[in-house]
Amino acid sequence: MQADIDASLTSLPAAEARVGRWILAHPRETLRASVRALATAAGTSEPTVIRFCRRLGLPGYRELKLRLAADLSRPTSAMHRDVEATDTLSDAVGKVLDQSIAALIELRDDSATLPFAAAVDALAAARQVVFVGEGASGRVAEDVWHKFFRLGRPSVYATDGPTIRQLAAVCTPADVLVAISHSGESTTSIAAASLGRARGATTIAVSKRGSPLIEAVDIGFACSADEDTSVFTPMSSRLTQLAVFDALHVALALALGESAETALRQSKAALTGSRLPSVE
Amino acid sequence: MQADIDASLTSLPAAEARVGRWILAHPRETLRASVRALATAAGTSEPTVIRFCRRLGLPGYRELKLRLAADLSRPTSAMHRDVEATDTLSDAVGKVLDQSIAALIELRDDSATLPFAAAVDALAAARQVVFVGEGASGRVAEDVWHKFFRLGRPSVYATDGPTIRQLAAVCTPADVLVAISHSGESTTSIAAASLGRARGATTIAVSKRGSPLIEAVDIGFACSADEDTSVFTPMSSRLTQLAVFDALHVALALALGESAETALRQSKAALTGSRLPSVE
DNA sequence: GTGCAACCTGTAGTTTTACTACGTTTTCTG
DNA sequence: CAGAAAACGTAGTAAAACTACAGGTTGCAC
Repeated sequence: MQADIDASLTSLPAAEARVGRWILAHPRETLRASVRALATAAGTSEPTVIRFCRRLGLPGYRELKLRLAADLSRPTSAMHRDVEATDTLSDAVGKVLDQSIAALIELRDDSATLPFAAAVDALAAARQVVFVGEGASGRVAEDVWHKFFRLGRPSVYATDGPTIRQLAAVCTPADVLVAISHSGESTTSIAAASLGRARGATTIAVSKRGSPLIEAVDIGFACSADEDTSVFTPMSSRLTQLAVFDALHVALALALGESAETALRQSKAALTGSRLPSVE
Repeated sequence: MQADIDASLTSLPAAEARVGRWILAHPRETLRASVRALATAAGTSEPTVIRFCRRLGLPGYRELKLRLAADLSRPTSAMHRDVEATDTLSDAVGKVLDQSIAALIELRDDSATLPFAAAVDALAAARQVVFVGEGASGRVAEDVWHKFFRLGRPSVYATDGPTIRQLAAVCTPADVLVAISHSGESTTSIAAASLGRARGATTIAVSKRGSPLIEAVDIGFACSADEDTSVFTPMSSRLTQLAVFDALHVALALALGESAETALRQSKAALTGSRLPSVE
C-alpha cells in the first residue's frame, strides 16, 4: 500500500500528491485521522482526499485506513526488497519467494473487496467466455482457459492482437470477455474490452489497480503491482493473477453445482483413460 | 487481538459474547461491516457492540477494526482446509488463497535444500534448454520457456507426447532437459527424462516429492503436493512450480551476468517498440 | 417471597464522519 | 486564443459511530 502510494506520487495532481506525501510521512497518524483532519493537514479539501483514494483504486477513505493498518503491522524489513546483482544465490531465491508470498497475502487481504460474486454470476450465465491476453499474460489466458473449459462451459482464448480484436468484435450480450494484463495499459486488451462492452458483453479484467484496463470494464479485479519490472518480467503479480483465477474457478464450480462437478470428473476420466493416473 | 477476544469470551455477558464469536467467525467481513450490520448479524443492538469494544479496552469500534486489520495482515498459521460444497463464496475464495500461501511458505522453508545451485550451473552451461510438460504442466512449460528464452539462451518447449519424445531423442550431452509434472507419474515425462539422460543430457525435474519422475532425473526439485486433486486441477502446487522457476530464472540471470541483462533489456525494448509501455 | 441494587440490554436520539453534487478555476490542446 | 478537459473547493446529504436514558433481568439480603 505504501509502495503503491509512493509509485503513484509522480502521476498525481498537485493537491492529491500532497495528500499522499503527508500520509507517507505520518502513516500512523493517518490511521486515526478523519478525512477533514487529513485534508487540512495536507493543505487541501476533503473531496481531494477522497479522490486520492479513488485514484489508488480504492472505494474510499475507510478502505485506505484499513489497508494502511494492515501495511503497518507487517514487518517492513522483509518486504520491498528487490533482487540485486550482489546477492548470493540463496539470497536471490529467498527474495523472489518472499515477494510472491507477500503479494499473495496482500491479495488475500484484498479478497473481500474484489468482485468475485459479480464475476461468478456473469460467468455462470455466459453463453461463451472469451479469455484474452498478450505476451506473458497470454500464457495466463491460456492457462485459465485450460482450467475453465473443464467446467463444461464454452470457452475460448486468444493471445495475439488480431485474433483478440476479432473475438471481441463478435461478442454478443450473452458473452463474457475476460481481459488479462499485468500493466493494464496494453492497447489491444483495452480495445478488446471496450469493443466487447460496446457489443453488450459483460467485461471482466484482472490487472493493475487504477489502470486504464480496469477502468474500461464492468467487473475489475484490481491487484496491486508494486514489483520492479524494469528488468525481469512480472513474477509475483503473475502468481497473483493466477491465484485470482484459481479462486474464481473454484467459486464458479461451487455456483454451478452438480453440472460443473460431472464435467470436471469427465475431463479427469478422459485423462486416466490414456493411462495418466492423475490430473496434470 | 483475536486471541484477546477469544480469551474474554467466557467473562462476557451473553449479547457481547455473541458479538465476539461472530467477529472471530467472520473476521474479514467485520473489517467492512458497520456497527449496525455487525449488531444485527450478532443478533443484538448497536450499543452492545460499542460496549464490547470498550470491554476490550479499546476506545471504540473504529479502533477495533484497525486492530483487526493489523491482526489479519500478519502471517497466520493458515489452516489447510479444503473447499467444501457448503462453503460460502468468500469462504471458498479465502481457502483457495490460504492454501496457495501455505504452499509457497512451505517452499520458502524448503528452498535451502533444493538444488538451485546445481540447476543454475547446468542451465548456464547448456547448449540448448528443452522444457517439456503435458496438460496443465504444458502450460507451465510454455510459460517458463517464455521467461527463459529472454535470457538469450537457446530454449524450446513441447507440450504433446510425440514432440516431447522426439525432442528428448535428439538431446546431446551439452543439453539440459527440464521435465515438469504435477504428479510425477506422467509416462511421457518419465520416458523423456530417461531418454534424455541416456543420451547424456542433464535432466532436471520439478515435480512431487518421491515421485518416479524425481527419481529418474539428475537434478530434482521435489515439491510437496498435499492438495486434493480429486476434483479440481492442481492449483497451489502449480503456483509452487511457477515460483520455483521464477527463482531459478532470477538466479540464472544473476549467474549469467551482463549477457543476460542485455538480452532482457533487448526483449523488453522489442515490446516498447510496438508502443507497449511495459512488460506484459 | 419481597425489596433493593447492580447490571444487561435495547430505543431513540446526537454528533461526527465519509462521501456527493455542483460550480469555479486552472491547465492543457488544437 | 477559443474550447475542452481536468483539477479543486464549497456546500450539502446520507450514513456512520457513539451517547443518554430507561425498561428489564438477575442476584442477594432479609
